[in-house]
Amino acid sequence: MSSATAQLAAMDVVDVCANCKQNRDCFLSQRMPAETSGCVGIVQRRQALPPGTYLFRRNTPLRSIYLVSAGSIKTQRDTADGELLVNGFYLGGDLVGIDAISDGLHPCDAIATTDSEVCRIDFTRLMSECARRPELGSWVMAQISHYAKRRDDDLAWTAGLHAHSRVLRFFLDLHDRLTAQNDDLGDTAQLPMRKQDIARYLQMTPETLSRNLAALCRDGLLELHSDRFALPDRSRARSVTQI
Amino acid sequence: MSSATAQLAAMDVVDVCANCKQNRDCFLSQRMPAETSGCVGIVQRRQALPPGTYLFRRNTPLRSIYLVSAGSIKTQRDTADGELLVNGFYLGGDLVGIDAISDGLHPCDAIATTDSEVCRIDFTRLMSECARRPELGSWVMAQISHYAKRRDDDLAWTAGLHAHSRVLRFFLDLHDRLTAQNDDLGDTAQLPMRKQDIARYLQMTPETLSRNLAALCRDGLLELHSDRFALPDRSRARSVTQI
DNA sequence: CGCCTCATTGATCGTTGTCAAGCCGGGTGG
DNA sequence: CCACCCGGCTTGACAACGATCAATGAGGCG
Repeated sequence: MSSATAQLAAMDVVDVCANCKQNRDCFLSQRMPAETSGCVGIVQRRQALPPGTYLFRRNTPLRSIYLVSAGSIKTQRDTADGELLVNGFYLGGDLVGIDAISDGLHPCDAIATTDSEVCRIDFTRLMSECARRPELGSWVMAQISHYAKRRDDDLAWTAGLHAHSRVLRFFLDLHDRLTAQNDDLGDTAQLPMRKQDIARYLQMTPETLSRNLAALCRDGLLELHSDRFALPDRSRARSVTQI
Repeated sequence: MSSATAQLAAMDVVDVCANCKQNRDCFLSQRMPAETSGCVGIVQRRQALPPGTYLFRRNTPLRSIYLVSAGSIKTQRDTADGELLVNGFYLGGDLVGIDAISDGLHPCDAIATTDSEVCRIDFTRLMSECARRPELGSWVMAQISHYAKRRDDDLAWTAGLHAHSRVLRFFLDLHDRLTAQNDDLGDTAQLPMRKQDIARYLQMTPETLSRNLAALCRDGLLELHSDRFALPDRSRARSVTQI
């Protein structure tokens, strides 16, 4: 690579990150500030993904993890009875693929549910970077632990709640996460995934989801128009979900 | 500490580990082989815990993680509707407390469900040791990721299965884990926790668990006498749980 | 326009939760 | 030693939530 090309690459990185919605809270720009040129090889920034694009597939070796910068990624796997189960939705700022670290194989597919953008991080080089910089290593540890904790929390509030509350809770959580990444969100937000995926995430049939959505709209706790939604009465919604 | 006392401590560690059932696969003796004397301060080995003993409580700061060397530890928290939920059972070789790493607070109680034994690992010192030794750091990372993966797997096979299959699957899994840590297990094994805890783990009422246990015994898939159990027909059991 | 997938709505059935009563074993105190 | 109690466990009757089956509507795309 000529020095002119290297220079160009470094410029690209700066440019690409400057336009990124995440750049204020982005761990890449925070944790690797001075070494932008050195990170060109580790991080491939802001790949555009049309909906339906596979980021990786089940049972393939872990080569990269991904930081979502826009849109939404779902991870899915099979249940014991052969149905699809959506493991989680990853929004801006979330790290996709860390569930593969323990055995080096991705346990699930990762698929964009809407027009999305990710930064790809070479895992091997990230690990060697962690070996050199302990604070980066503990940051990755905290990320993985955070992922585990999120799974635990999901399971705890899913348990025992009826479908009605689970659905409402999903929308409250989604709204919180969307506003966290994009503070100038209006009163309505766009649903970045299909209802089928939500049903598979909440572990209920599409029929049950549909019925409960209708009920929530009737009760004035939720508004749904095509692919946009709003939560007119957040406080009442939270009391219903018992938080 | 006088050199005589240090010598004694080192002797104690060796002695205590030599008698441990885990010592062949123990990560402490494997990963910290040459530095036994240096590890005396980090690891407090083989504390005995009578049933009901709290290892730590919810919302307390993370000071130590624990490696189970005998018995069984349950972790529990509250569901959204205020009921108890058993998060998991930790048997010999399992690491308890890693779900607290992300925010430094234990999200759940950890309680011995039977006579147990743990090695206590000072978390701060473990982290600084990880900073010095990257391969230890990546080992801890893999442990956390493994924990996350196990949670994912739990959720995936819990999803969609009826109580009947979930119960059977629990006993298959339990038997596998018990034999893994103690290869000379007879044809029956001891249940290291109460049925109430199993019900709270499998997210069903004690009544449902009891009914399904009775059904499994009637079908010849499970044998239960007081606190011992056996799986007479593993292959049929596996086919029923669709593995 | 026809095809296809997703989404909705209705009718019915089954598993599980709920409420209630009774059983068993261990521990305590008279 | 026995009576008593208490928590854990079991069993039964019933109701309810959600799954299943089925039909229809809505939107995207060739």
